[in-house]
Amino acid sequence: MSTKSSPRAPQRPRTASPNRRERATDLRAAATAATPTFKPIHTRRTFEEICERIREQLALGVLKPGDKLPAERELAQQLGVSRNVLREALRSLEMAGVLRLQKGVKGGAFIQQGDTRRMNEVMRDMLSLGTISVRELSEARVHVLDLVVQLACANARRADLDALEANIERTELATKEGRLLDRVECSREFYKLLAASTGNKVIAMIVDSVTEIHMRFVYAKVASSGVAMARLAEKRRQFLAALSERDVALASRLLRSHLESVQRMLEQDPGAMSLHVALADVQPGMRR
Amino acid sequence: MSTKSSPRAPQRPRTASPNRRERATDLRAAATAATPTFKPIHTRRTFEEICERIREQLALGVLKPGDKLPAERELAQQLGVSRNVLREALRSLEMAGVLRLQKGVKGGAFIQQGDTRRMNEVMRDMLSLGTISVRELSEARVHVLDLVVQLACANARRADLDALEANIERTELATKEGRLLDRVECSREFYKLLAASTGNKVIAMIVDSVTEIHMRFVYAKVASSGVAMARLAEKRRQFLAALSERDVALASRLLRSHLESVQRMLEQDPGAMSLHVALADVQPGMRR
DNA sequence: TTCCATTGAATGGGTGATCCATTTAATAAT
DNA sequence: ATTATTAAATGGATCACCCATTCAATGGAA
Repeated sequence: MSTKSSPRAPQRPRTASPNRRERATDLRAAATAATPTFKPIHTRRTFEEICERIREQLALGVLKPGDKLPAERELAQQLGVSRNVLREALRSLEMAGVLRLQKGVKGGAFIQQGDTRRMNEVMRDMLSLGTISVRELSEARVHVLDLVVQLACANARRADLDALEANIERTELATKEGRLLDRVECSREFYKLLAASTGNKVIAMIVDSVTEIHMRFVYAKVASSGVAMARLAEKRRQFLAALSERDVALASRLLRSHLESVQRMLEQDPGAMSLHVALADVQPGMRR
Repeated sequence: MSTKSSPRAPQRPRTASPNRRERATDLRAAATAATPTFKPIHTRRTFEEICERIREQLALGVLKPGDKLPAERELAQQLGVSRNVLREALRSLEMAGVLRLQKGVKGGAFIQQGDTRRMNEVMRDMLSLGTISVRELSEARVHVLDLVVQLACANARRADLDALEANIERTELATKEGRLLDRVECSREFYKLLAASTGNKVIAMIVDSVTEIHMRFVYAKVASSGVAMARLAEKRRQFLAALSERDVALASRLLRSHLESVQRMLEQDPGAMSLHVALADVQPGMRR
């Protein structure tokens, strides 16, 4: 990949022999050449260009989930970049949930079905960085869940209601056996099922992301203090009954009241409710 | 960084001299050593470990926006990894909006204030990958905007209303001068301002992300067919008046009716409304 | 003194060669 | 037929460079 002769790689014929630096930048040659007076504030870097090109192919429908990109060595050569910088791009896309990299012969970079959990990470980062506050997140959650109840009442199907019913049974069992943290896990799942019952994956994704963070706080609280929401399964059953009856007003009222009591639980002894404790590490079932 | 003596780097003393491979993996040594029977499905890779560690420092509050990480060469040495793999991690974090990499002496990796636009990219990818549909996105937008109206009526401050007023004036000007695409840009800004007036950045972030996608479709439609929503500024003024009066019912009704007419506009000649056209490339003001 | 050009070091951006570990298909041995 | 063995392809990681940009320090000119 250089004008200097490589000791091992066979000398590939080239129509022109641009130097290394020039080839590295010619991905963006046209763009920079078109701006004679003003140079861009922030020079476009190679890996950004690569990411964008792959995303472009995706948006264009040329690349679809399940497709495989050429092998790193080959794709790097096609793009005229080093393998290292190509890997930076692939890594970024992998973190974005767009690709999955798989080793071995018959391995490669495969376009994935979108990973909706990615939004969780966005929320987590925003919270870590102080861009959003816990208060804003809680408030948003209450409002969005209110919306979810409306949509769930309108759209929930039998299978959704059954799944919620099964979840409540697991919650009861965990309660009886005193597995408090498992019960938190059940709660997380409950909201996930509820969100799914709206039939709208965008809404569901949003709800899941705020719920995931919220549950970290609940988990941390329960783990540290051992408190437990009283009559949880019972309240859930009442709510599910209202949902089954498509009674938006009642379901909405029940959920809101429950959310408020949870909030009170979290806010007592506020010193213990550290952002850092809740976010610090991954908890069971909350991977990523 | 190797047991083989480097020709230039001074030989650093080591208590043990593990080979290169071992050092590369010892970040996760404890984890793998603790599972004698079952090996993990998906071996943890170095860059993932690095990303997680940095995020951990972030969640712990050890790293805050504005802080600078050690230089690549030094940090790589501290972590016992190669500079290349460290860069893969930094790249991923940069794409995630957590870091900003800056060249030159006094440059480095700086922790950023969170970039809320990141959620836009998530939405865009989900749409590209077919994980969510345009219908779901539109539906979610209607519902979420309904929520926004409620919150805006409750929380909008004078400055928010003034900003909306100024935006409407720009819209009028663009209309008079026939700058249709600029008017689309005004619309995008309008919803952004409206979302901000809720006073909740989580809600605002969500609204912005769905609006950004929606506006790509509007942009593509206007650019291709030259159609223009009639009496746009006028409708906006009516809405703003209702908002100023804190009249949730009226504001909500006005907005919903407007959204429906926009939807009708988009859906006429559905063949032209290609997902690919709308998502394919970056448009003015819609960077990222 | 003040101002501006020069220089040099630090830093991110990028390259190419090389090795390791994993996976899988082809092949050989049983 | 079944089971080891082998070989090739691929991602994972490293090393040693080089380039381009930035900025503080330096030093000479006004």
